[in-house]
Amino acid sequence: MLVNADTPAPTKNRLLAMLTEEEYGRILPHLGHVSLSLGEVLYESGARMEHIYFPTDAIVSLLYTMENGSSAEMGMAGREGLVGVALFMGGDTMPNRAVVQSAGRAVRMRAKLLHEEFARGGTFQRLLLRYTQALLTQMSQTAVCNRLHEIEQQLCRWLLLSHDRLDSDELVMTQELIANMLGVRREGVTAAAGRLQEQGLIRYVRGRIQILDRSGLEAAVCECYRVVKDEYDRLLG
Amino acid sequence: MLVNADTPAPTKNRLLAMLTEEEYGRILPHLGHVSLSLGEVLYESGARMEHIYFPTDAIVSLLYTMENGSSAEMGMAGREGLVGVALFMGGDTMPNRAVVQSAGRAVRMRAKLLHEEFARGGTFQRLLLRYTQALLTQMSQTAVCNRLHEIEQQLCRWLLLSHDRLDSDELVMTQELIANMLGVRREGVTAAAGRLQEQGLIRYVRGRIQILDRSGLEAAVCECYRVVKDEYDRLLG
DNA sequence: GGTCGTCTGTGCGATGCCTCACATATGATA
DNA sequence: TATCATATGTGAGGCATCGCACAGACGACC
Repeated sequence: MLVNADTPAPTKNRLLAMLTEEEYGRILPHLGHVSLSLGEVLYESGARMEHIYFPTDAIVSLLYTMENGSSAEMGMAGREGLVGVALFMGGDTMPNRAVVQSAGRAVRMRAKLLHEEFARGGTFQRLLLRYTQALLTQMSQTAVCNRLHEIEQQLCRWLLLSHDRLDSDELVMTQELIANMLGVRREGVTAAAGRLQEQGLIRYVRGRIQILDRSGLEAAVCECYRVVKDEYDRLLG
Repeated sequence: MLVNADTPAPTKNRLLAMLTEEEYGRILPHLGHVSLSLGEVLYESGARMEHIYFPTDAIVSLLYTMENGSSAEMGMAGREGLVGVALFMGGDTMPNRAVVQSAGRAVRMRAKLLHEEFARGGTFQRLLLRYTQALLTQMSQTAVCNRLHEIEQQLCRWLLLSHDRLDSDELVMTQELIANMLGVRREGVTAAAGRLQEQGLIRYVRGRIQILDRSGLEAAVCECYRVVKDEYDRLLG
């Protein structure tokens, strides 16, 4: 993690952008800019968290890793949200890891200051809680989707959720890593991605996936994507 | 739903029991006792909620029903928690249903009063947020479990989670309903339950399941049960 | 006690994903 | 340009679960 990255762009984090001027002004001096690289771990399962992270163009996955080493993603957070809900929800830790899924930047804030600001109970608290509710929906819908839908649909969901959190149409991500996120075999992703490519929806080469036809993906995805997207828009729009 | 059920037992809801005397005294006059019957729907997906429910011996499942009619449970709440987190998280509604999975009692509180009490920010707020974090873990672990584990293990998890929320060793629940909760076929539950019965862990006849060997079930379940249980204990113990 | 609805058991073929093994393609680096 | 690590493609066989169809079994109610 590169701290105080050289060009601290204007805050593109959507949550921070919704704060009142007064609140934003109060916390701004305490925000540290960091650069997050692919695969970097922000939190280990059960580890005490020092900072809450507000990504600006990075994407972070929340993953659970089983005792036998297999893993699955339960949610992701990007510029629309934050990483570290446990810090204001009161538990301080969570039984999962936060791993950078797409390299980029974030701003972060010390736990102590977060507590103080949260306790004031203004827009800041309100936004954080609404975001947490959105995350709750994302996780619960992931549960349903994992149970009832096929890899190809889930891959579409995952691509769309990631695309929503990026400015670019290109995702830097190997099929192996996507497989770890979805909790399936790499070959399963290869097959599903191959079918999507045949349909002209995406194109990929060695760790780079291009979204060619977004509306086509939206037509191929299961309803789970829409449910989550709508809930984010409703709660944080 | 039977309102003001005749024998309003002393509060066995664990969350309410953890309030300070002052707080409990303040909200007590506003708690309504209700009797919930099997299959009753407390909230429809997306519907505005009037009350928050604190079960005392009922169990309520949070279910998502797909457009095609299939369904899956994303979490359950009993005497250790509450139903209606959206009321204090700020979203007011959620895209899932709350269905009574085991008949029993609950106390409930009007949304307006809940907001007032939550805004005071004392133990009440703290407990509600910690509970929500526990629920978050339950849902995310359900996502992982749905992805990576087999029906038999998931049935064990479901039986143990239910048993934890009951005083009795008997669950009143047909295999058909369990299948809807787990999001699998009824035959799949029949097969898994048959194997558990062969091992002497449970016994069932026509909609009644007896837990015979709880520690045996705990040995057969996947790690997901323990993760969720430990997190509930840590956050609300 | 008989009838009927509901709950549970079982069999069969189809399917989606898995495990394992290996072939091929790409891009970075020497 | 040659080499090599890494990413992707493919195939064979197995297993869990699905969908469907129907048989048996229990218990409530006439």
